[in-house]
Amino acid sequence: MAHTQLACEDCPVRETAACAVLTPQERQAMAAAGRTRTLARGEMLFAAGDKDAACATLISGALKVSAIDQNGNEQILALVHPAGFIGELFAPFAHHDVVALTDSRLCTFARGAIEAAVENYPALARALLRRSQDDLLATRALLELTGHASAETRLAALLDEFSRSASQSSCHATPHFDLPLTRGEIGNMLGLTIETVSRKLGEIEASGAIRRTGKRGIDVLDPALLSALSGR
Amino acid sequence: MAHTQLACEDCPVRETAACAVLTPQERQAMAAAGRTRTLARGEMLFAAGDKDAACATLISGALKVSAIDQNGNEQILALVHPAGFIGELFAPFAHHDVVALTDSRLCTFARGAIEAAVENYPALARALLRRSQDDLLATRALLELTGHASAETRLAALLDEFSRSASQSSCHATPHFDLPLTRGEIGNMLGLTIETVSRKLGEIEASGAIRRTGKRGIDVLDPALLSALSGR
DNA sequence: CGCATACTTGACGTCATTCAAACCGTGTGG
DNA sequence: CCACACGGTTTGAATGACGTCAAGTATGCG
Repeated sequence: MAHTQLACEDCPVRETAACAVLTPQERQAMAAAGRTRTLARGEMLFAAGDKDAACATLISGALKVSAIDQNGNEQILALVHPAGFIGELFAPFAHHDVVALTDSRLCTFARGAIEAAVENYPALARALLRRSQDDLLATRALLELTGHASAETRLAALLDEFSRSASQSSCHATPHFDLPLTRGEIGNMLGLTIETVSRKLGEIEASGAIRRTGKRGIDVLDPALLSALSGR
Repeated sequence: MAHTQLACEDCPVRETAACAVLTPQERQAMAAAGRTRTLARGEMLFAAGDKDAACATLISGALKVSAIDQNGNEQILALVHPAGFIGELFAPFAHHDVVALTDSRLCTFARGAIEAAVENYPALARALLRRSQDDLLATRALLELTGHASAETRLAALLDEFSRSASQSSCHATPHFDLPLTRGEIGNMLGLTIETVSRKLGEIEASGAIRRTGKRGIDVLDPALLSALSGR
């Protein structure tokens, strides 16, 4: 874990994160209140139940938001991508765990600092509202998926989503990406077991839609077929 | 469908809805821009795909937010209770259907009016942010439930939730309430079929936790047992 | 009264889970 | 360099929970 001063000028998400709506002087004030922090894969930002957990904007890497049920099973509720905002603003304590899926860099703020900023900078409140609504849509999309769809459909939809978000800049013929999740994490996210994930992944590969390279690598050979499998 | 002028003075949710944070003059301006509307059970407020769908605060009754998948199956994503806010602020078109579960009254605003108010009244933006975060937590709670739990657990959790929200004021020994949802709607919400809902409801009744009276009536005979079945 | 809608109940089939064992890549120590 | 252990993964066979199909039963409404 490392802490350093903020350097917004060369922040890769300065155009897309919530703080993009701030004026230069407002942003400077925020920068003075925040700190960058790095998390190694598996490291936790905060745990369910933590009081006044910090808030953060993700700069690079990926995080998961997860809950642990009474049997000790993890359920992944959301993934956080760069420029995403993490933190429960009005709750006195965190409802969920937030853990790094890959080595990550983020820009953290004390709860008080964020709350003051939301009061003082209306544009920030609006930006966070927008982001919160987007999170809500993403969570509902996941709910829709896990509600009725078959194991194969769920998995295909997740792969489809990953391939889109991975290849947003470059549009190769065969987009290649690495799964940021283990089989177990995929299962926890989609409501399936490790074994089912492994099996269905094999079946999707056999269908010709993808090819697996190594443990985490995925080549999308037939995007249209993958979309069809995902029910769209 | 009926439209009338707003009368905030005797609005039952004036203390709890988002507009409670407005100053009297701000509220008056909002009241001038809004209209009350009644929806009969089954009537739709707006449909997925509608452009610039109106926003609204629910005054009384109950709504469902639902999506229809490519096979025509409905999936209920959220319930809206009085004082709840409905509307997707930043999306150009609605992502989901919103339908009245019971006869309902609400207070509607054109998209432009809400967007202007969010710009002009920072307190409103913060109030909606808070509400959006609450919606997010509720949706994640449902996701958690449908992810791993058995049919019986899901159903017990839903009944438990209904019994809590129904008896918040009066604390009877045997709280009685009416299900606002049909069997099919319960199934669509929990990712189960009508038949499974019916069967498991019978089993929960046989366990002694509840008694069914008529089609929709529920008596909670043993709240502790019901909580235990719901996994908490 | 007759029809429609919602609910219940039973028999059967299917898909995902469970349990179990083998497999693979990687790092560690002899 | 090899042996070995370990975490993540794959594969197989058996079980079981929920879905599907099909009848049959209330309840309400014109």
